[in-house]
Amino acid sequence: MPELPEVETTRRGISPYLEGSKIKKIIIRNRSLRWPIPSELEKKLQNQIIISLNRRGKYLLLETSVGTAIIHLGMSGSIRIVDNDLIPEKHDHFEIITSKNIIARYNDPRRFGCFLWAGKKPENHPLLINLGPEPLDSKFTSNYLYKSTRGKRTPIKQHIMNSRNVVGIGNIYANEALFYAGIDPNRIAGRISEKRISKLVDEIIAVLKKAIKEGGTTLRNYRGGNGMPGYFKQELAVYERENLKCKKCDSLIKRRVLAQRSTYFCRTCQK
DNA sequence: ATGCGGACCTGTTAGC
DNA sequence: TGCTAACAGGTCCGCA
Repeated sequence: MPELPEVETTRRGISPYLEGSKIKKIIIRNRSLRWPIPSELEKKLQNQIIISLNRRGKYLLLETSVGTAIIHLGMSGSIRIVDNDLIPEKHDHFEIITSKNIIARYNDPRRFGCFLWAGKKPENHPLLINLGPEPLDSKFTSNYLYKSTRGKRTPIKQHIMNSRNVVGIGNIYANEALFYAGIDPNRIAGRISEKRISKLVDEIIAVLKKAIKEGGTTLRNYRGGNGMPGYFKQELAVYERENLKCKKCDSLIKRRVLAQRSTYFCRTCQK
């Protein structure tokens, strides 16, 4: 479900309800996410004021004065603000209830997500410490990405999907950005010119910004924090468009598996 | 040091 | 209509 734009949409949707609020209670119905939810987590967070809800890559950071909890939506997770009388469903694994009885409910059918404690220095948590720059941060420049590719023999698509190089770019937007940059996803990262890498950086930033503006991409059942679907799907140029016409040149979009992920591209437009 | 395949799960859809 | 297989937005980990 979520890549950076979807996580950011979720964050923006729920943070007005959470920031500055006091956590009255946390209810955990199923601890077995990707890693078990720590047994003390709800106790640690109880009665704490939520200072902020931030994002690092695809991780949501729930900051309180005693420390920060990490939430990840995995492949199929979502968080929604729900009405008090809405009965929890099968995959509603935990929820945060504020002193004003606002309920932020976490749902994740595949349970690839997580809810963990990161203490007072979340940036040092093992899940966060090796993360590369944020793509929408000024540190993510063409010079940076160019240098990161030198000597690398991996395909460029894998390179930009590797969170050590840059965070938040998942399968949808990797495909999309490479299409707009005119780069074959399979091209060896270390053999792409600085000029083309620069174009890629511009397109990554553009596609992420646009997707955030549209409220994320809704495939299957994704919903943002306010329960609304995203509207970016209709903009997708290549993702899930196998055998459909390329939007630039009319040849047919190809699908190929690269590093176990579906990869969509136009043979004519991407070299 | 880097790169890969496997693993963790459930749900939906395409194909027979 | 029903069964089976393939596939799905992520990413850590162990092994080569």
